[in-house]
Amino acid sequence: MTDASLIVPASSGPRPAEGRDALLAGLNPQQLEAVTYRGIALLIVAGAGSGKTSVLTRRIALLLQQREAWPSQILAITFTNKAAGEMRERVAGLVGDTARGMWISTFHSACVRILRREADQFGFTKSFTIYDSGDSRALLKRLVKEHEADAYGLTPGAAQSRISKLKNELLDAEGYARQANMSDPAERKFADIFADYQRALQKSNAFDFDDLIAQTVFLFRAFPKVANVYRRRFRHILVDEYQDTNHAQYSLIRELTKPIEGEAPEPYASNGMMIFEPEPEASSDESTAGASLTVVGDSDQSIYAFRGADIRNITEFERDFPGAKVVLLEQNYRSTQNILSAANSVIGNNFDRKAKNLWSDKGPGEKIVGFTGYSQHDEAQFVADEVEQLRRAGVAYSEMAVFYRTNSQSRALEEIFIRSAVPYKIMGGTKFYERAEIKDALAYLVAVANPADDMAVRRILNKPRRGIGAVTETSIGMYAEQHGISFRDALRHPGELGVGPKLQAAIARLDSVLAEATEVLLPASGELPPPTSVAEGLTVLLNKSGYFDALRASRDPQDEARLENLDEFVAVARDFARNNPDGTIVDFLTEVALVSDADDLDDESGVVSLMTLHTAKGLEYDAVFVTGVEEDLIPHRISAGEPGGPQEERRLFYVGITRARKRLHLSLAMTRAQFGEVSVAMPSRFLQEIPAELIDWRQSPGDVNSRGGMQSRALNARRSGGWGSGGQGSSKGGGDRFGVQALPKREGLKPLSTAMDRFPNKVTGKVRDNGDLELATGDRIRHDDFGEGRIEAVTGEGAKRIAHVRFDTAGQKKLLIKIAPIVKL
DNA sequence: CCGTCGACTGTTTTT
DNA sequence: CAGTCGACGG
Repeated sequence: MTDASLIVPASSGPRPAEGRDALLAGLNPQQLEAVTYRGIALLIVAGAGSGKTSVLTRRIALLLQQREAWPSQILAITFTNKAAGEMRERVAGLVGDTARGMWISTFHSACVRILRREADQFGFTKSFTIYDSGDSRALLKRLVKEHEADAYGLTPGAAQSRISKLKNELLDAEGYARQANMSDPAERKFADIFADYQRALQKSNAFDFDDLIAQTVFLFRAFPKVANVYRRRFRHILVDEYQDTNHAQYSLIRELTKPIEGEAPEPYASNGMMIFEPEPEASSDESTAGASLTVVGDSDQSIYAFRGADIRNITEFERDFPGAKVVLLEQNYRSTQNILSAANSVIGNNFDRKAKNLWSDKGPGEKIVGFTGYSQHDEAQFVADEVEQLRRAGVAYSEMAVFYRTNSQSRALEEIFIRSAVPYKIMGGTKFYERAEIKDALAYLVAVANPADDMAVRRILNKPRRGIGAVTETSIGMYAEQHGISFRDALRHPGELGVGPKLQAAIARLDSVLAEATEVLLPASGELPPPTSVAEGLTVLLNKSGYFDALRASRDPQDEARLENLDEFVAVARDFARNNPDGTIVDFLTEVALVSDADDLDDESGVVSLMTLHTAKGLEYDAVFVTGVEEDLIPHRISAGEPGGPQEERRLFYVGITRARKRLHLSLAMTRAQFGEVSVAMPSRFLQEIPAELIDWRQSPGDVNSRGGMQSRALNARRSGGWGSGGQGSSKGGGDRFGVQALPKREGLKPLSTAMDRFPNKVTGKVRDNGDLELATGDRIRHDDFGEGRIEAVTGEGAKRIAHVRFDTAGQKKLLIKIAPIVKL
């Protein structure tokens, strides 16, 4: 938050020499070199689990501790805010308070800081809004409609992704128009929309996600003086996860590491804000050289090409930065050899990679466990059972994680976990800040903080319902345009809009609520409001606008949840005040705009983590379950056609495998229901890339289909119901791998795999309710799927009472009494 | 202007 | 299958 220009390395700290030894203790030779090498550019190729975070933090700590750099001269870029927080903590742990004043943040946060400082230089104000992808889509939707571009097959989504790609390549609207084929009407439409989109952003004093990076680069290029201020300030730049940087991010780093030409330092540049401070031993030749750059990455873990990450940034690093030093970290300190061997042989199938061989001295460890379920529910039950077994063997829930390729796969897992009373937490999924009510609340705040933001004002115009519809919205917009004022300001003149008296009153009321909140959040007196004002202002807005009342009056059961979410949001604002004593509403909005899923996974001890493979990057667990290891899922169907797609999918799988410390489970299902239809799934090609002797199949794909038995009734019905006789499911010559003939009773099948197709497909909806069925130790029950069993214990309270049951054939299970399909015998 | 109904349409990963 | 979108009638 602050420049910390007054913070001086603690003089009472350890003596440099002994501190140095402590910092370097326990490093292997390569790590040692990565920490101590000094030069203009350093690439640390860090295989999975090779201790790169440790290397990076020690490198920073050493710079500080040896007085080679002041905290404020260090810029460290991480992939997520969480990683940034962790790194800051670890550096602080090594060198104490000295760590304050460093910039450790994501690309996006760092750019926001720069842009806010420099906003006035190029037509924005410090309180600009950050549009998330939902906001951009909404804006584009309006523009596409205005341009009637859907006739050219241009959807808002398509336009959005094209614009995003262009921005990641640093092409702006004019640049695009210049090189586009303007004789193609569709192209021209798109170019117009792009230009309008950009104009609308500017008018609203807003940046979208991609702008944050691209505009910073443009700023540096257009104003070398501004760039020089930051070049002079940041003498040591470190970038984590370099393999996932895109072209814009790469260019930003290039800009920042350029040498400073001519021109004396201007300590008070940039609107009088002190941007850098005198160097400890200011030597003038040093101050003109480019900053030293350290990047850490692993091209085998590049999984964001779809979002513009350019793997060449890392593969061509040595060419980009001549004289760069490369250090390879190949010893893995995380996983057992079996897990590593599997990972190595999988990733070895990617052809254009630099060979690298991770090794471990932890010994072979457990074999990888494989399981093939009949359905996704069957698979989920396997995961839940296995989790319980590990728990009983002493593995903490928080040390277990379940990964999947797509978010939608979490449903089946979630459902089974609830039934089995396995505590879990889903990282990601529908994000808190994407919920409509939260976005509404945010729009209210934005309308106050950045009144130029038309989108925000339009959003809240009729929320809650106050009778202001499309027609009135247009009138207001027209009035604003005619008078050259913002949409927000147009609300101040309800009488002149040519709308009825009822509407005038409604508009006036909204205007006065906004005005009142403005007085709380940004007092006209100009005095700095207390940080608690954010929560206060929010409460004012939600109460006086009638938003809360409308939700309370509603009889839609979902609205109760919305109220709770808003309460939580107010609590977030209060927390913010506590954690950021100098925080303003703009700071609050920034923080909210830039938090991601991966950020709030504060290792809530005691629960199993569920997440996508992408979210899993950078994390590690004792036990890992990679689920849905099927063709069309991983590798995902959509990636098949894209160049480099399958290879990226392989890397994704590799990332999943290498998260595991001690135990790895790979599972799949033979049938999977998607969009209400059951389809046949094939084992992923990646499974065959793992040496067979490393996997202990509890139930292999072969077991499942060669027995011919047990296929889902739904599937069967579908087949006989004229699905076409086409060659589905027989690609490997096995003809009827799913047995067309007579179907089998379920005797002889393992209890686990019985009748999973009878599980409801919905998490919500038809939840069984046993009311307050009383069960006591010793009671016998019958479960729809597991058969008969004996209650061994009952724990928990009320709706969360859990029965611990030993089934006669299915073994030990925990069941949530309220919803388990059980009857007392 | 609001609410409902029916049709439609996506369905990969995210700062 | 779900969630969104557009059309329509009150």
